[in-house]
Amino acid sequence: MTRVCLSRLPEGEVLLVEAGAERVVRAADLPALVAEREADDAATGSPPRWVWDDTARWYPPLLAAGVRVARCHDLRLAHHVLRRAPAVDQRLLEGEQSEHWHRLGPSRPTDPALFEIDDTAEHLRADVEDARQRAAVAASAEAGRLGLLLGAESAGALVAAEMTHAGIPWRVDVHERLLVDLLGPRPPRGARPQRLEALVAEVRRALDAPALNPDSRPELLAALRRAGLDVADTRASTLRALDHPAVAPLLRHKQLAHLFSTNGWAWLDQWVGGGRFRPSYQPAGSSTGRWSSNGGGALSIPAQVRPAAVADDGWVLVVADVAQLEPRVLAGMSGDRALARSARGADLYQGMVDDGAVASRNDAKLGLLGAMYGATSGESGRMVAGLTRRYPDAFGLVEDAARAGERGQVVRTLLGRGSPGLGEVWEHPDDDGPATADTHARQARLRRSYGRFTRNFVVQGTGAEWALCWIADLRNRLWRLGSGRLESRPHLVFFLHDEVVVHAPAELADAVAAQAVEAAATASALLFRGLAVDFPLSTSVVRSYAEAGKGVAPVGG
DNA sequence: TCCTGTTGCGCC
DNA sequence: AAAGGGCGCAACAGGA
Repeated sequence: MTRVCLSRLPEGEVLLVEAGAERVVRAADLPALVAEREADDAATGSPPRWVWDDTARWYPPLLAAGVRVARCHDLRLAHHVLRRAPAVDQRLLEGEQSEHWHRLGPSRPTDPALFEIDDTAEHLRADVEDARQRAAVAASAEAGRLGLLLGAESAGALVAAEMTHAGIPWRVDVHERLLVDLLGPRPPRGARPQRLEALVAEVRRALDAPALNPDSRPELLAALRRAGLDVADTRASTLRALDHPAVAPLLRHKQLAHLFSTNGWAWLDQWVGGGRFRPSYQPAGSSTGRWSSNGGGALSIPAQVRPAAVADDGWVLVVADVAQLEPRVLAGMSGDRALARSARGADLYQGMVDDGAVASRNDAKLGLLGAMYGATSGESGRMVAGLTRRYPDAFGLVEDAARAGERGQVVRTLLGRGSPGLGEVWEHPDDDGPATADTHARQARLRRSYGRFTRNFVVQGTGAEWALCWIADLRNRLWRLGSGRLESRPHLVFFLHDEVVVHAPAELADAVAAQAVEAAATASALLFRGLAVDFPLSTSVVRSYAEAGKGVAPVGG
């Protein structure tokens, strides 16, 4: 397959390297050039792979010009994966400019114009780094899996840029009505909304504390104690256990104050424009490979505001999520046939009950989550012991990962992503002073804690890989369902760990849902070739995101 | 006054 | 009933 390496040159020029041939074009001419190649080569079924330092820097201008690319290779993401991959000979990543690649961080979603013009990191040679990376992968004993991981990672970066570009359809009027209903009219800057002010008054009365500011934890704690309530903190869960007239207004105030500050009018002003909510995603932003988000709070779109996510007229939202993604991934990666059998069907936990492994669905859930998170005590810890005999391969895999972590070793996902090391703390437990019982105890705690992390890393990380393969394949399937530019075809507008939202013309809703299911099967086959594991999707076709899931309609207007 | 750490809540 | 993994965000607290 053709690879075209793109590098930024000074003075707004771009260097293209293809099969060793160099060519310089103006950056402004790039969209047309890319569009032409994509169109020409689509006919032959093999569009080029665009190789660039950072998808978040190259792709948005192309999208803005109406150009979509089929595939890319994100050198920055790939470099970071390879740097930590246990199967890679690190010497192969060293060479000209490699120090810069080591240091390359995610591009901030700030104004790109702020980048210094002649910073070396601005003008790295993509073709040079690409050659190193390909050599490193080729020389690895896990070349196939690493290649798949890098491809999926890069496709994910394309999805992230496209989702920010398209945005989640967001009705400001619906959101504002919701805010006014719950909080009262928008207050002047720095002031509390009416409804919050009323609740504060109610709390003050109930606690007989006329000057209390409930937003101050120390003040609130003191007031609660003066009222004879013996509490250690001011958490909602703590307050809920109390029997006192101040509790109800206090909890209501907490809830509404949170809504006001995180998804209130200020949030709308900052993040919603032109009828779209455009959060910024950071692929592989967490060490397990899961995405993070650094603007808009895309990892947490509270149920309370989901009624405002409404499809355009004549369009729908197709919401698809995987039930029990991580237990299924564990079954696949461990090759545990018993767990894979329990995973047949829509409810893995129920499958475990039906197979006679546990007495109740809740026991199944407790046991599996306990195994994946490292619960040691309580009901969950006890369930783990029994299930280990029933599912030795699956439970053995996470157990091995935990042991490795406790020894200070790194672990890897199915496709070869390595965990970050325990690092400094492990090497240098304390100051140079003598080891005391205290430092030993701290060391032991640290070891167990890192073991819980590595235990979870292998499953969460492989789950992220499955999800990447899923959305990468779905992205292409959606593209083929429509015609014209990205926004006029069914397209992804949201992705979070095990869930996607597709904005689609209403008449294509069923086709989109079917493609989501097909893509899930493709992802499973890619990752768990040997052992087919079911990844059933629950899909719903809705006008508003709030209607998705359990079929519960939003309350109110 | 700025900056960092903690708290508490939201999501998976 | 509680505990175990990963995140982001806003506000407060407290030190510099």
